Amino acid sequence: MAAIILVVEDEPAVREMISFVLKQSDYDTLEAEDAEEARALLADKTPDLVLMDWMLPGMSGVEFTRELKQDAVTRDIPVIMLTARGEEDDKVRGLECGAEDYITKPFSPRELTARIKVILRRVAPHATEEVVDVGALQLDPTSYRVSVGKQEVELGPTEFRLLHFFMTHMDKVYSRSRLLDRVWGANVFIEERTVDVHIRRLRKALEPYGVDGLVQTVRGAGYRFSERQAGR
Amino acid sequence: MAAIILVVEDEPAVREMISFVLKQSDYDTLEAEDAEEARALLADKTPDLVLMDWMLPGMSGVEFTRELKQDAVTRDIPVIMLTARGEEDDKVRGLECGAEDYITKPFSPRELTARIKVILRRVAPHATEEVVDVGALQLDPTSYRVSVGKQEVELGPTEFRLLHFFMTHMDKVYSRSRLLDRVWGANVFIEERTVDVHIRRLRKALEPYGVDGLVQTVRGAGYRFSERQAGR
DNA sequence: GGCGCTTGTCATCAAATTGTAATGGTGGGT
DNA sequence: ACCCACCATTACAATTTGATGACAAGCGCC
Repeated sequence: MAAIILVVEDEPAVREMISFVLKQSDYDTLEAEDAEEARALLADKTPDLVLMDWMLPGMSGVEFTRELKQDAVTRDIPVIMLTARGEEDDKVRGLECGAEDYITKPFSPRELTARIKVILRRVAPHATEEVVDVGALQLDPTSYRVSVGKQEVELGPTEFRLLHFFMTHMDKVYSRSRLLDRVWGANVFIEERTVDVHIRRLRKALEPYGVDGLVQTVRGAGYRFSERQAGR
Repeated sequence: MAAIILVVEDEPAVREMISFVLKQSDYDTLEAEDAEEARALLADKTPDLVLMDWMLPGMSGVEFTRELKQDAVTRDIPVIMLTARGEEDDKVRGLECGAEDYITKPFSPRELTARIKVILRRVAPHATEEVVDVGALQLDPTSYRVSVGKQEVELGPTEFRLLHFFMTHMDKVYSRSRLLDRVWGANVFIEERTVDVHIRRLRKALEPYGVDGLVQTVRGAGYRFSERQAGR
């Protein structure tokens, strides 16, 4: 459940270096050396973030970023541009073409991971590896554990993902179809009613610990995860 | 006590990047941004190897290397020069001044660690590593031994590395592919299911000593090494 | 070359998970 | 009170996923 990051960079040594740093920081990586290869990867994988070199053979990073931002499927994937030092103009143009952030080479691992973390937390909080607390409930993506106090809660993979999503998106109602998109993944063809079943399973697993009230039904709209007692 | 490597490089980002890679590869690092700072460090620390940037503010890397090679105390510390690409002349002069090897920037983590490993093996046959304890389990990397209390555990090389990795990365789930990366080495082409088999072998070896419960399966995610009982 | 050990791959079995359909409940508007 | 849309719950079969044992190729050592 680690975040997946696509690295688009033509110089193999640099690409490997970046990929190495990311892997050590618990991200999964995809690598591409140019826009074409990146497009091929994007055809069936959806990374949580793209690191895009400014200079690429063939289509430049800027052009490619613009392209990504025009496609509905890839529009929401944040892009960080990598560029040579001291080109302030680049910065402006980089952000203009829709990139979320901008890092000058050479950069330290700390800088890289820090910026990535900030952006992921903003855009895809459930893809980060941080422990999430909600009242007595605690979920640790890293060790794949859910607990209430000292008690460990048993959850299946889907219920785990569902709970993780809820805990990182509190107090907001999600329709079944939205949940399918966000938790199961985009373009899956699954019955909406199936969500009910997993909600049920999640509640059942939480019940013995008295925290099943957090999963709330909003009639006609969907489900919500909240500490506030469902009022009427 | 892993091997200590001194990184002399003026660009902070590059220095941190190198240092990061080395630390992840189980080396300890010292950092200096110029010859002067390096000299200060060398006054009371003795690294097992020096990574020296060619270009340094003040005294150049070449000069400084020559200096090191003239001092009886530092003469035997191997030096690897770091230099910009495509300066073939540099290579000659680099090696002339007494450097053991030479890497052109940018370089991949693989290239860096591979060269370091070669040189360290030549010069300092065994950089010692620390004994790891987990409960009654004890693993000694130097003597290649694993024991539970007084009892010695029989392990194959791969199971040994796997266990070593687990013991130094407790309470965290690793997917098969990540384990392949971290234990077998990056970019190996091995079936993911093979991990299962080695997990099995590791468990089998640990079983007679009652510590096989430490190796835990996390369905849909991977494996985890933990003292906390896995609910099941 | 023969032997023993390690290692990667497979085939197979057992078990957990998951999507769907069927059925029963609930709330709230009239 | 009644109806209807909507949700909860259960049961179940298909699918996935992990465990395990067997096997053959590779390797170092006599």
